[in-house]
Amino acid sequence: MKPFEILTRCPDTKARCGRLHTAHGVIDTPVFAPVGTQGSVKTLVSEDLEKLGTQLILGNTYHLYLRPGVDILEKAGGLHRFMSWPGAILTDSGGYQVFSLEQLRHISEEGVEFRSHIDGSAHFFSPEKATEIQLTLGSDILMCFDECPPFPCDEARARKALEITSRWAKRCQKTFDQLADEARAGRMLYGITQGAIYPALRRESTLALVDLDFPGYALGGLSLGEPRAQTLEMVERSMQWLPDEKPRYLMGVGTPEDLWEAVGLGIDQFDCVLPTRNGRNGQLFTSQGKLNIKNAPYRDDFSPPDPQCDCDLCARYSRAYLHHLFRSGELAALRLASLHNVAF
RNA sequence: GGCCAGGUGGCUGAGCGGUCAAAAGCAGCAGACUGUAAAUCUGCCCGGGUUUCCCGUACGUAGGUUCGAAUCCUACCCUGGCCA
Repeated sequence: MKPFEILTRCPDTKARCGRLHTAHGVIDTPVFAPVGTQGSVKTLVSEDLEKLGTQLILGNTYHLYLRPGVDILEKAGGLHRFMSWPGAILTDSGGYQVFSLEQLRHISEEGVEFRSHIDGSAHFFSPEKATEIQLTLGSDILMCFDECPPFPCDEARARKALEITSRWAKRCQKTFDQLADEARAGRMLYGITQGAIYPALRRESTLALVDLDFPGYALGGLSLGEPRAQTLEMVERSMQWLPDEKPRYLMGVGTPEDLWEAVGLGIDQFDCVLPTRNGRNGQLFTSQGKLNIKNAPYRDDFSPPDPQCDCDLCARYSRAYLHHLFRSGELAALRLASLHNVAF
């Protein structure tokens, strides 16, 4: 059976509904994966996610490698068992940390030298190592180790990043392919395209990766601060070069509006920290747009956070109550807001 | 009643002759957050204005010294401590 099947297509847009088969269940696409960097979707536990109908979560190679460490996760029997999560897991390779921990790393052809953000110790990530770690974690969808360049980024720099990402993709694939069929069963390694906001570079990157024939493709290096219209333009253009029958994953997106737009352009998969991070910071996604629950007007607003939402928060608690929990620093506020945003 | 210590912006609390509309924290009012070094960060926060600057008020009250006072002096009021 093919790991990805498309069931229906929208007659008016490029949107499609499909099914992605993994070793940990079937995922209905389009799918949004909440981010659980360190083996936890912040403030939530696995049973919360199950209850929300979450089918896929994201874990992070760099963070889990540093803490608790690959040895512990191996002893635990993998990340799924460690965190008691029966659903599918996608792991980011650490490529995003090449961007976010720019001050703490050095890139070479061989890989990336990181200085731990926890204790300053040195750690070398090669494409091979990033792939091996992801295999040990028991990831269902592995990501190639890539260089995610910052925004803004000039064309020369973007080209360099894209080229090294392509070379590393080959090495990741080789490492993955050397595994026994049994070990690979139900697992997939996705390629990640780069090219920043330069259409010609995105094309070049995409074609190079398509040539390697990955089971799925991610669009990387976007949503780093560039204007939203530009992000969507890159997505739209990328679609013409990606094989229609493979899943397409837009990394790091995004807001409810972004998801809506990108699905219409043909994206099948997303992940983003926004629902949980913004939730912890007091911003709710609602059918009426964003709502900063800490704002004064909600002090005596006893209506549900989003009247059109049926999540545990909205079904039972008022804006005034959540406002109060945030104002008084109660931890339940973080959890309820995260719960709502992921549900939304 | 006496002797000490002290009274600073909504609160706590620096400042102790000019560079002070007055540090810092809290509270308050907003904004941001996009493959998580984030329960974080940013801006505003005496009044008014033509708002990288100007004007007016202001460091318990009332006087005084000084070119200049939140800062020094006097009296008074209040708070805390000790002694009677």
